[in-house]
Amino acid sequence: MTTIRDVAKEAGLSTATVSRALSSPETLSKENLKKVQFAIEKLQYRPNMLSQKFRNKTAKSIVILVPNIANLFFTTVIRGIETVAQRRGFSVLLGDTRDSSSQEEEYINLVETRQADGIIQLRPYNDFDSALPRSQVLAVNASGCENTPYPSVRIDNIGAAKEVVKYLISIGHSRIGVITGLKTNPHAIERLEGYRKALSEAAITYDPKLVLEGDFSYWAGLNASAQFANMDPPPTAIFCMNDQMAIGAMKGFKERGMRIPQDISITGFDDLEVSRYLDPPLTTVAQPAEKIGEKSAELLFQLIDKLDPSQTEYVLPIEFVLRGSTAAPRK
Amino acid sequence: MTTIRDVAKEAGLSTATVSRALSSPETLSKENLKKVQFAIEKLQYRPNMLSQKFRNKTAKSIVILVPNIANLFFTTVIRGIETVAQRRGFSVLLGDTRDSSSQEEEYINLVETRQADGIIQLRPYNDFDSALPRSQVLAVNASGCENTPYPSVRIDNIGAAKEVVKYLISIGHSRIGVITGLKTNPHAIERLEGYRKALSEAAITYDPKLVLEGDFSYWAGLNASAQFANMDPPPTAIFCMNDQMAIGAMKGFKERGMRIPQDISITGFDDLEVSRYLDPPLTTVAQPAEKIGEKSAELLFQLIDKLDPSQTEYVLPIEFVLRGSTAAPRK
DNA sequence: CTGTTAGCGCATTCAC
DNA sequence: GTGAATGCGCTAACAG
Repeated sequence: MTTIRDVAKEAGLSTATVSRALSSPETLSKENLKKVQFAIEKLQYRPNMLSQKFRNKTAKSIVILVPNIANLFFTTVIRGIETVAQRRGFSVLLGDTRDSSSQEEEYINLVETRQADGIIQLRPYNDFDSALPRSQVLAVNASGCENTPYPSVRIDNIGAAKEVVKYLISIGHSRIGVITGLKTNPHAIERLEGYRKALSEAAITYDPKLVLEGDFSYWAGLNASAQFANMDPPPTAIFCMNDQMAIGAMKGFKERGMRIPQDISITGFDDLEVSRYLDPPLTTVAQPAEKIGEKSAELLFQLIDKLDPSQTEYVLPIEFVLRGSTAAPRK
Repeated sequence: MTTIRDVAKEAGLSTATVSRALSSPETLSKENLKKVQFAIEKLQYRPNMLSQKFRNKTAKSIVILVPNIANLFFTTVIRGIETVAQRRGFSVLLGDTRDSSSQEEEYINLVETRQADGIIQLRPYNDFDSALPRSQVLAVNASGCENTPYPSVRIDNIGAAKEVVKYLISIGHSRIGVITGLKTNPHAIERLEGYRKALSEAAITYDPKLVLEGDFSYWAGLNASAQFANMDPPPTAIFCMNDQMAIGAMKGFKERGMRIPQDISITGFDDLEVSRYLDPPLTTVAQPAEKIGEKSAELLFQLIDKLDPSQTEYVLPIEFVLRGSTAAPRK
């Protein structure tokens, strides 16, 4: 392995000079800089970054904690993070936790043992959480909820849900079903709050029978659709708390011979790439996934740079995407 | 920062003993091991892995080179890789190249500067390729094609395509359209070869007019479907070289009032998660994505361990998934 | 079984 | 502008 010492010898200079040639070439005489460059070229020298990181006490890398890498929303956030990290010369370590807290622990460990300089967590914080925040671990939460006790970037889940439901009300719906996430899921809780607020502002009574618990999976949507279809009368619109469940629900209603949107309107949440390809295309809420990633990375780098961020909570705007899965109810 | 020296002092032992307590505790006397553990606990000591890596000359991490992280096939492969890496105590560095060769170069650089011990490349090798193989860079190719000049894990693209087309022929189709990838794409080339072989074995003449060039995108499928629909007579079945294009084609045919599979059969390739949810569900080829990931990671670790692998090319079995998008042609 | 010693490759003092 | 010397935190001889 060729080291900085070999280069120094080849160039007839000291290792200090070679080191400087790499980190601050402007402090060298033109003459010696040339010599160093020549020697590096000749010996095909590549600095040992492991040594550099050790010496500089920085891993130049960050960890992304993601519950499930096989999820297009998350990968889009990751893209945003990576763009910013790369610009900063940082590597991105992937931490697919598969919703396991022990796995999460393992990855947080990377920061505690200095293999990474900070962490971005892609799941909502909840009150029983012991993973983060943690002293000595620089962390940012991305796409979480309100009241996250460490720096965060997210959308306004309550407002977004409210907007969707208000739209359904505005085109004439009043019996509006909901398929939620797990009752304890912070996103589900916030989106349900938005639903209730929209109803309340329109003076529509909240009917708990119209609220079915799901788990953000396709099957939950399918299953809930069967229950809704059997109600008498069935709701005229369904607000699904993510696109995945909306897809399942659409499938379920269609199997029962109900037409979308003529017989029942469906809305989702996330705007997955496939959602525009469904039959009919899905009305949904688009989260600025890539922007969330970029912003959270920028925030993390402020922490890493010890630049005490002026703002530690960013709420990014969503976009209501009107497509063919919603229409006025039949009279 | 608390170091191994602090622990040694606290325990009244040498740093070497502390080091051994961490790496090979069985060589210590019970007594001293206890002392060390106590001191570690008391001081909340965490070893500096940056130092350890430097000293041991190993980054304990591998890079995944992926053309597009927002692609479910790739993320599934990545899951497989991560499972194995984690078992080995390695971290996974994400290299989303966005199909840019200069980006790819950057990530390969991580190995050359010893920030990573090896690399897994998730795209087919082609003959003009300068990225890999490269001396001193341990690399494995995953989900590529035949004749990759370095260790690889893949499926039999020719055989898989042939199987699909043979099936279509077996249920009575003979005018079978194809939507390919870009002409220069190695996967597209191999799958087309499979298509031709199937025709040839059934003594059906190859008609180049039935082969439309796509680029693996939804739009390519949509566009090709328009051209097929205008042919006189149109083909009775379409072999799409990936699911994404099949989804686009289905949409296009349906918009023109053609029913699937009554008027036209459609097949895909990949078996994306959504493919089973389409209307009708898509007949396709399932690649063992997670297995491809696991196998390629295992192969890379053999290289890293200098265990000269007995086998450097693995061809994994695919699964033909028969769903509702195919049927016999109308008489 | 344990301690002493040396050094991994690099960046940073501090003289000159 | 440059070089000599030092040490980051850890592990691996080697000797005892």
